[in-house]
Amino acid sequence: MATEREPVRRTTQQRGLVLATVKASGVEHPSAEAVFARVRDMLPRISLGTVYRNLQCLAADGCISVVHLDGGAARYDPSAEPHDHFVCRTCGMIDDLPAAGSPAGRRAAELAGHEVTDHAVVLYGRCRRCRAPSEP
Amino acid sequence: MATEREPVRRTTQQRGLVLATVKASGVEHPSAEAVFARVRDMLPRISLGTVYRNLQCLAADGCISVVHLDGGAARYDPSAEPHDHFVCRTCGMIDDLPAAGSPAGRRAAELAGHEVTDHAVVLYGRCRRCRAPSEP
DNA sequence: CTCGGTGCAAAGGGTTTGCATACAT
DNA sequence: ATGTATGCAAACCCTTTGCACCGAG
Repeated sequence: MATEREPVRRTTQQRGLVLATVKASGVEHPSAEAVFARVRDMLPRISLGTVYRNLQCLAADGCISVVHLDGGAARYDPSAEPHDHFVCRTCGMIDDLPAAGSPAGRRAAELAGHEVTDHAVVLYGRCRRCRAPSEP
Repeated sequence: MATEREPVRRTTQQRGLVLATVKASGVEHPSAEAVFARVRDMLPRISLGTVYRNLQCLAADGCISVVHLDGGAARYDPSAEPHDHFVCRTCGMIDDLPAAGSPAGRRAAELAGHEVTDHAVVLYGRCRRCRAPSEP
């Protein structure tokens, strides 16, 4: 069978701004809506659908990464490197963790005969700031 | 302030069947829809909303656990013990892993001053069965 | 008798998609 | 000229919620 050629990417103003916005977001991990709001300040006619489409293809191209936390909205991360996250149960803050990898879990899966290609690790708890105010 | 009393749980046929269905599901990790379909065979008038409500309170009561994978539907797990999961990128099969815990990630978070109360680890790859057919 | 649970249906949040048009190549 | 990307709006999936009735305690 002929190899399916995937569509050639065009560099549009919209895609550039979406990428730049995520890249500039630091540790904030904005949702699609947040990216939309920010991009719209510079390009008032952009649509939410376009933001979603661009976030999706930027992630597929390995320019950014997507973080899914529980059931909520997806969050976008400027770093494409696999790494872990810490989520504060109190304020929702998402911190990046240096790739911890969970070698133990990976090994267990490999012993079961599975091939582990990647992983997502999310730790939950209370962040430093939320810990300070009260309670021991 | 007066301590808020939470509602007394009543044992209904619906809740019993939802619990029994999840408990009987083994390693399958059914979605709410799947539980609904199965329970409806025994109780044709049950509604999907009731299934969701019961899954939610059973999880809150620590009788079962919920697994969120990427953006899709939540999956329900008969085991309330914290443990990890392996998800096959090919067939979607979800395997339970003996709690691997990811001590490295946890330590990194704690070094940053966060208090880790729990975590979710999902490994992705191809399961043993999907690995067999072709490709090296 | 109480008040938590149910069925139903409608609404909700997040994301995707069909279509005609715009524009990068 | 070609066909990808866009804007718009409708559709989609999963889940929650309002309401009147039912039934466990």
